[in-house]
Amino acid sequence: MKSVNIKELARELKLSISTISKALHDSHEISAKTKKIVLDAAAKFNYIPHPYASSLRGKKSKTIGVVIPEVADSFFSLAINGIESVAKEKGYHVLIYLSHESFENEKNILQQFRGGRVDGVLISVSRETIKSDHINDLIADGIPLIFFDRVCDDVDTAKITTDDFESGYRAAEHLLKKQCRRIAFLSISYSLSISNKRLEGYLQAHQDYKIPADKKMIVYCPDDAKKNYTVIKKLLQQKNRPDAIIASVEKLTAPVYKACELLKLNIPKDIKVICFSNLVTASILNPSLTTITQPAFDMGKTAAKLLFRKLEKKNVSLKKENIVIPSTLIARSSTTG
Amino acid sequence: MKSVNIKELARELKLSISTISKALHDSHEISAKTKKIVLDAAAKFNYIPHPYASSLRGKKSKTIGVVIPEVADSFFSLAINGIESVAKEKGYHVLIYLSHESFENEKNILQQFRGGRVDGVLISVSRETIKSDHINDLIADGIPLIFFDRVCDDVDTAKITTDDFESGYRAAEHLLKKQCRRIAFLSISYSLSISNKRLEGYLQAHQDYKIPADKKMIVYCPDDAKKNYTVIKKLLQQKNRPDAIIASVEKLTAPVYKACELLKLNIPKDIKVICFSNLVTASILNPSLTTITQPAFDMGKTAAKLLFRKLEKKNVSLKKENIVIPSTLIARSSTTG
DNA sequence: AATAATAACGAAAACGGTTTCGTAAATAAA
DNA sequence: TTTATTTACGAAACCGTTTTCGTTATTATT
Repeated sequence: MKSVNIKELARELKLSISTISKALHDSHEISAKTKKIVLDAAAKFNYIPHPYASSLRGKKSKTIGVVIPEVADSFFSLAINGIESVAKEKGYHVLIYLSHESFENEKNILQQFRGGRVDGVLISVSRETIKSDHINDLIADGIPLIFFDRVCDDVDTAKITTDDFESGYRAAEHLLKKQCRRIAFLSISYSLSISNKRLEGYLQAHQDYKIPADKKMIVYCPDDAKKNYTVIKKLLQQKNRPDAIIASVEKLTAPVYKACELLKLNIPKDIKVICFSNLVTASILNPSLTTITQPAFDMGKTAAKLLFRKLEKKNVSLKKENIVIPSTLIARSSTTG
Repeated sequence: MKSVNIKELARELKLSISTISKALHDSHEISAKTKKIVLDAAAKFNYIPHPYASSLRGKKSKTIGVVIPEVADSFFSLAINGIESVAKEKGYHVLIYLSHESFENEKNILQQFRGGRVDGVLISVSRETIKSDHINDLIADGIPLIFFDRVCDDVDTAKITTDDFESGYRAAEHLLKKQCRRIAFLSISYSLSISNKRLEGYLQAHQDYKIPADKKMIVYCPDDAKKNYTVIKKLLQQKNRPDAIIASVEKLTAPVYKACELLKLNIPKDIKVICFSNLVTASILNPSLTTITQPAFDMGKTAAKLLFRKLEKKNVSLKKENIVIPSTLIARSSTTG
């Protein structure tokens, strides 16, 4: 049956609109008898309050915005799962936006948020994001915003990250201990927090193990599968080719494996491989893949929980919140032997 | 700078609210000079119309709802990409909801939509969905709804699917031609449209090739990774174990490979495997995986395009729309030899 | 019995826009 | 010149709620 609005419900019951509204909100101003009448009728006539009318009046949208670079990626889809689990519990709705790794897109999306469409924002910034004015503007408008995974260090708000430096360190250490001496590091950005921290860990490990790090081993991979394939092929064809690869994001796994296959490089005999990845198929790859696995679901969940704590209590401050959830290195065949 | 609302903008310019609104909508009632003044001031003071105020008045939310069983799945995340690409172009916003394969969840989500939160809905139903009253109720409320991939046959609205019957047929045929005689079919539901059509294709192929299909080869897999692993293990341990497996969804790939590994069954020598899957890692699995690859992005995009056509023109009917986009079988090592 | 307090409801304002309608001034038609 | 039309704007209604405030009828207090 067609659902009804409050005015029609009021007319039906010969009560005022305000009485209906109050009864439905269990106001003490309304008698128990009237409340029952209203509740029953609301169910019978399938009354569903118009969410935007309530939002307009109440200045709350019960909606959060989630901005991520892409969705076809295990990390982000698991993070969405974590976010959704909390949102559902709290009765919030989730608007999802993809920046497609473009700063311009990201800026436009955040600009939209300034109109009141969302009560709060969870964001993992694009690889192009260097400036953070668009983010600060939003925060200045009073919209709580929390970073997860990919953060802007210069923005003073809560950040949920994983231990990127340590992960980069552990990845390099793992390979150095296996006598790798020319470890390539595949980065996706010169500016991105996660890329840089993972790289710093990689460099620190080299320093601690007194192995010089060759700058030629640090290569940038664009946001294009084919180009990445070419870049990686070129890397592996040079005379002093690497004896190991650390891929800093999941997307690079396939091109690395493909390039090795093409060049008849055996993993792990000729070259060892570690990827930052949440792929469920990591363990059934050929060979099975050593990964740094991030706590994707937990990061999403934690970020969402913190956001809702802020939304529920005005006096919560996000300024100094900085939660780090560790990743784990799972050693498999791609670095064994 | 803090963004401003229309009232403040009007006060600032000493113009009426209606003049501002009309100027911003390029109404012919407003002179060019005034329009310029308003446009400039709107930019200067960073005026962003409150989306819910406009929605309330205009009876349009510029938002669509997308309901899927899960997001951590290549098919659905690619479909979201397709949907988002169109939504972005049309200036629409996308609310995403996960049913987690639960009918109860799905019902609650759709019930919420009846209040006016979204202008239209794209849905891929849960594996539990048998009844479709919740969907018909929503449509009866005037909310356009389009199915993609997983449909309810008895609901009279547009459906974007892939050629499930033919895909099931081709998968079975591919294996039958390789002399497989006991082909297991892993299903995730007795009621789901995609499962049944794929199964029917599988059965038809057996009939056409005059190979009897053993009912014991058709096994149900629940929505739980560990249980699936157990089910598959048991399947492979029975005395007349299958010599091939068709997994009807991506999620079953890992448990199949793991079970084979545990039981020392060589793929493809001892057992051949085909999965319905959009995994980018299919080609680098051990061994590389023969897949039925669905046009996930296109399906999402097509569904979204059709929905927007309906939203833009009232006289479009969704009743008889039935678009089928074919899948492709990509033969790889898991069925070779 | 007169007054104060309380209970239970309705009228109306408010949220921030869009749109209909009315109106004064400027221009066109007679 | 008088009337009709057009131009350019403002007032107010409206979208569907929530909430403040006022009002009556009832109950409690003195």
